[in-house]
Amino acid sequence: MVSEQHLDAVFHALSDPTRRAMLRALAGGEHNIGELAQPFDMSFPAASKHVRVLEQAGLVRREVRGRSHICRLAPEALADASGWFAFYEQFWTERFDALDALFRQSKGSSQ
Amino acid sequence: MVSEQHLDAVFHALSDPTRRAMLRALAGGEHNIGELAQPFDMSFPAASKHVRVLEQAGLVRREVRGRSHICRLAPEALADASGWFAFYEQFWTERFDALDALFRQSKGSSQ
DNA sequence: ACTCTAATTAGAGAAATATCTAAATAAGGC
DNA sequence: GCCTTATTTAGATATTTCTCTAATTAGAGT
Repeated sequence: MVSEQHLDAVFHALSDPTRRAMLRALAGGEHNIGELAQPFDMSFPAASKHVRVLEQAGLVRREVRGRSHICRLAPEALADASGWFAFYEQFWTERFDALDALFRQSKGSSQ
Repeated sequence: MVSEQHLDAVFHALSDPTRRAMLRALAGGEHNIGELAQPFDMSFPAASKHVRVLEQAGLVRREVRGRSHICRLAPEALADASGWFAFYEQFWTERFDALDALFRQSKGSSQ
């Protein structure tokens, strides 16, 4: 299920540059909250809340290991958001005209 | 140029279900503000402001024709947002393992 | 000019967001 | 037990967002 609410949360999470940078960091491997926070010129609690937003959107998973909270990229949520664009790809693909023809031909357009 | 600020605006615009529904309506062809607003149980000014958010994110273009403001999908901004995911596709593609091997091999990872 | 329609602007309020500092929790090491 | 490290929670504030109603602008038709 890719509920509207889930898309709300994922796109909202992605709308902040700090959070996108954190995802990029996690693409390189797991990090704890301190490591994720370190590059940013903001308080630790502020950064920690950004991580929570990512987690609640399903973009990041957290494993509590002792006193360290280790975060990993959760690509399914990213795939959901990416998948949302599939329907619109017809509008910027070179194959647009061909697809458009097929689209109109088949009449029953589903989304 | 796909500036961070532009991504902020686009993802924020996409984080609202009313706005996503408006884009879907525009995928079917041009509409004026009244037509875009009609399906939603909210005041006309509220809907009009959603259209403005889409416009300012570059997702929609407006042509003022007499007293009617005609909106069309502006797919470039959608393509920008969609393109942001390209880097992360390695994490949910079947080809992940193969790509991962290449990735580590080439050592100099960019982004 | 008057009136209808399409849309924006103004002004206001509620809710959510992003940030801070200070305090609390929790685990590890001595 | 005490200190240090990792993180959250609490409480406060400024900003932004979403929504409303009422008023305004602007164009079309008569």
